Amino acid sequence: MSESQTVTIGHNSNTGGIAVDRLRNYIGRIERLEEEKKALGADIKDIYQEIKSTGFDTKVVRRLIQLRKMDPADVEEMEALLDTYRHALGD
Amino acid sequence: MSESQTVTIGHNSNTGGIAVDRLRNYIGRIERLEEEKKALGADIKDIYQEIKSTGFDTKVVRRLIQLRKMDPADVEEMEALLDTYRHALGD
Amino acid sequence: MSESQTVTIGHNSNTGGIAVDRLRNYIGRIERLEEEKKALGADIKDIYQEIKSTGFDTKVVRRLIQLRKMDPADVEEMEALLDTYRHALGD
Amino acid sequence: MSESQTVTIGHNSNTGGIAVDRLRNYIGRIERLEEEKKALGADIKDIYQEIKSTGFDTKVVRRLIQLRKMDPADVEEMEALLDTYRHALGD
DNA sequence: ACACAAAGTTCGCGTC
DNA sequence: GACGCGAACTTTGTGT
Repeated sequence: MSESQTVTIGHNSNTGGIAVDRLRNYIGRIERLEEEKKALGADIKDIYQEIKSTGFDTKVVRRLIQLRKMDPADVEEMEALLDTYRHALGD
Repeated sequence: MSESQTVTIGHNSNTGGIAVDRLRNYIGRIERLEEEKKALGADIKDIYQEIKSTGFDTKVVRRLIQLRKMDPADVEEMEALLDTYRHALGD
Repeated sequence: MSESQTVTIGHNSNTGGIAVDRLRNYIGRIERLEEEKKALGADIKDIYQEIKSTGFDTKVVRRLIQLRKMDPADVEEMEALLDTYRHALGD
Repeated sequence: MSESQTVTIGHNSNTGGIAVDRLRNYIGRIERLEEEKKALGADIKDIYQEIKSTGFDTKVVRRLIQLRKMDPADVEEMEALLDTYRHALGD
């Protein structure tokens, strides 16, 4: 109420010419989303711990997941190029 | 089937001595969580766009949110120290 | 010098249609630059350790340095805006 | 030594109980080192641009350089593991 | 294991 | 409209 009223006055509301309610709304939403995001990050981390304790190499698993996100053709090409360069350099 | 059988053999399953099902399970969970995380990131980005189009300075809003995450006492102390240093340096 | 010589020798100058010498040159330069960069990073870190042991708050010093990089007018504006938003929100 | 002396000497040596000169010294050194570091970063970026314009794939070159930093045995092991996992998963 | 620092990747912006 | 530039976010590595 009070918000939408004041908004119509200018394009902003009250305190110091700031659309406070709107800002507060934005911030609240962002903070909530960030919390959820953080929680997901923690979950992922937990799974990696579990992976590690199962004896898998987490670094390799991370790369594996990365590769799965990419177009297989691109992966193929990248790896071929890498081999080419390495052999060319003698590495 | 074949997987759970082989699992019981050692602590790993079949292909090349790898607990494939377990790995597959981990990866699936991670990929799903990462997707959700990504979606939240997109939501947050959208809100910042809205914030910007409302005339707020997103950079400042980001800092504001950062500060709100911190203990007010710590914020106070940090800012006081910063002022002290700045004045001492003549900045 | 030594590199351009190897081009004429020939066993590695053009493996699989790749300008190997050129690539080798690029890589060598990059690796060297990265080493120098890393060394500078270590130096900086050392100074921060010293700062810490002198009793300064390194986090605050970092922010101070950040602020010094910015245009003073922008800093001023940012801080003014931040205050405005904070007061508006009651923070 | 010299520092605690300067505290008593001068006009800016000890503002508000702060070892200003010392702080100023630290900051100056850090800022200078950071500039050099930044310059190196720019140099590296230039080389990558050159690499790109020569027709090499910069992403692959970056990875190549990364691999060269690692112990060859570790690289070997990582790649072997990656293959194992991929085949196990059918990827 | 946590926090800090570095690197890589992505996105928005100004330019041409 | 694309391209390069710069900043921001994310992720990876490291030292405590």
